[in-house]
Amino acid sequence: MRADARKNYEQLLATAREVVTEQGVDASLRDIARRAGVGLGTLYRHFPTREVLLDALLRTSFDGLTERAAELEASRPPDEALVTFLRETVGVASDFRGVLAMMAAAIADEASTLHASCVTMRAAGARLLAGAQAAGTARADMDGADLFALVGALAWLGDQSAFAPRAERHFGIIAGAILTSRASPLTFSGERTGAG
Amino acid sequence: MRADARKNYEQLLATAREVVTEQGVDASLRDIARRAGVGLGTLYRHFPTREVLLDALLRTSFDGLTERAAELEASRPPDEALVTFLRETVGVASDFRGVLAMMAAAIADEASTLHASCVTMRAAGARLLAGAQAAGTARADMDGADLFALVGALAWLGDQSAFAPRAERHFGIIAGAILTSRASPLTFSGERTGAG
DNA sequence: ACCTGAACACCGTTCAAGT
DNA sequence: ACCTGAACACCGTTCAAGT
Repeated sequence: MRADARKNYEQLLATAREVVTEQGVDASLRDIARRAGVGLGTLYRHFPTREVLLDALLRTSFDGLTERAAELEASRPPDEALVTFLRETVGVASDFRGVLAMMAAAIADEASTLHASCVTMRAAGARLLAGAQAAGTARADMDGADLFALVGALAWLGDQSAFAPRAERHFGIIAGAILTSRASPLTFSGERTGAG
Repeated sequence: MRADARKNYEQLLATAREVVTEQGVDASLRDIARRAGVGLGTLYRHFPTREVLLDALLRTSFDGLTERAAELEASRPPDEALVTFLRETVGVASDFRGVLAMMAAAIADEASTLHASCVTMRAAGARLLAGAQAAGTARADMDGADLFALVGALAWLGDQSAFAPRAERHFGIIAGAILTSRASPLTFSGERTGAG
């Protein structure tokens, strides 16, 4: 890539991160190009679709989550690893309002640029879920796709300002529905009630 | 209202119901006016904001839900009444893609035209929830606002075509999180396992 | 009283013209 | 190779002009 092209690419990515953080995944591409100080055509040259741009923004975060899943699997009890991964995934999603709706569309569309990231995320979750299921601490009648959907639901709740103040409660309710234990997943740091 | 005005109003409402059912709450107002065969200004005269139009579309459904809540309360065990109400509320919401995001915004905004409908729906749910809580079959640490949020989450899941095929599963998972019984809320018709 | 559609300021997307 | 911005077909919203 030519030096000027690379500079534009990076400037666009940095600006897009700002704007999408502020306005969500439906942010105006014109606005991003404007604030990056490049022509609109330049944005389209580097990022031919909105998915490509989003994918560039998300890739680092999602690679990080996959590593994190491996760490958690090695270092924590299966149920705690699962819930912690779930919480951190929702946290990453909350950086870009509306991103899970885009990912939900991409996971059923192999042609989408975001497809790979979706599959990776789902696989990491599925692995931790299977671990907890093997240990008998997660419901047996769920799979990675269900987990993915529940991440979407939690991200949606966090996106609505009326619900965001209760995000932690709602996380507890839904995480609790995944685990077979009646222990609150909010109290994972220290005292733990026995699984039933 | 003048006869021609009334005719336009009703034509707009009927067309809006069609278009919003097809395209969701962000449907083009221009398209609605066009398909209704009236000028765009006429749409704005009768429905000065998108909320006013949505409210007109939803009012009947929500009035019906409130009556339904009273019926269920009188005729079913509290937990079953709650879950059935939940299911039917999600069903109504699923007629208009994205409507719960709009209602989530409206419930925190007393100036919104949709505010009253939101409060009504939340109150009906809260009443059924309180009944189930009094009977010991719903978690005590939830309120109407949580229920409202969970309806939103379920509606969002139903709006995503990738998740919609599992809507019934996800309903079961979340409804199960509300109830204190471990019985599946999917098997309410007939055999019921005892509440724990 | 009510209706209409042009006008304005935005979008996403494409592409001819420039360097 | 790469960049630019005009051009096109859309929006939501307002409002002067008509009946």
